[in-house]
Amino acid sequence: MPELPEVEVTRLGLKPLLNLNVKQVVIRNYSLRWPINPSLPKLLKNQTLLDLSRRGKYILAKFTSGTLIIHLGMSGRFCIVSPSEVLNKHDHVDVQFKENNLILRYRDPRRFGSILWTEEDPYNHKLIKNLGPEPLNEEFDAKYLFNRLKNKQQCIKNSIMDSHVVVGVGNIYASEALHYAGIRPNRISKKVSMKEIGSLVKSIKNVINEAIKKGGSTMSDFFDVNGKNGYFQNEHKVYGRESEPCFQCQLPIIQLKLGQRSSFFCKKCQK
DNA sequence: CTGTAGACCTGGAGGC
DNA sequence: TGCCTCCAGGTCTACA
Repeated sequence: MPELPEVEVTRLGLKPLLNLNVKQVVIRNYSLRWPINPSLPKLLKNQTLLDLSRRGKYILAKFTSGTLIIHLGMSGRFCIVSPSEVLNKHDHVDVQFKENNLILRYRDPRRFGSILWTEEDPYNHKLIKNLGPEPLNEEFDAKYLFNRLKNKQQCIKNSIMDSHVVVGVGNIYASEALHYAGIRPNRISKKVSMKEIGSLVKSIKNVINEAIKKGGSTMSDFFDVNGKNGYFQNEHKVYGRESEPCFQCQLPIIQLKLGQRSSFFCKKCQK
């Protein structure tokens, strides 16, 4: 489900919970990508939610004595609900707050997501510390990406989806950014010119910024914490549009598999 | 070191 | 209806 824009939309939606205190935590299923710490209900009780930040596709929820490192995987989502809300089969975790009795509810049918507790600096956590730069930061520029890719034999789409190269670019936005930049997804990374890399960096920043503004992409099951869907799927130029006409040149969009993932491009507009 | 297939899961869509 | 196959927003781990 979620690439960087969807995670950011989720994070922003959780902000009303800042500075509230945890009344109780209920865990119905501990087996996510990694098992949830069995002591989490005890650990979180009475703690205050002090900060919500994001690193790549991870949400970092800082509490009084530690941090939850949260990843939504493919199908994870949060919603803020009242105690009377009917439970879904895949509602695995509830965090209820004292001040308003509202529940932060985590649902994840495929359970590829994770909710990890750490009392150390989360930026030193093994899942976080080796991540590449944020795509919206200045340090992610043409020079950086060109240097990073100049010896890479793998195709450009797989390279920009590698979180050690740059975080947050998933399968949708990789295809979209490459289309805007006019680069075919199966080009060998080291053969992409400096000029093209410059255009790609701009495209990645633009597509991610625009997607955040539109509330993310709702393919089937992404909704923000209030249950509202995103609109960016309506702006997709190539993703999911196999054999439909390219908006630029009318030729049918081509689909191919790269690294076991579907990729979409226009053979006329992308070289 | 680099690159790729497999693994982890459930549910929805489409074919028969 | 039911059963089967394929596909889906991610990414760690093992292996060549």
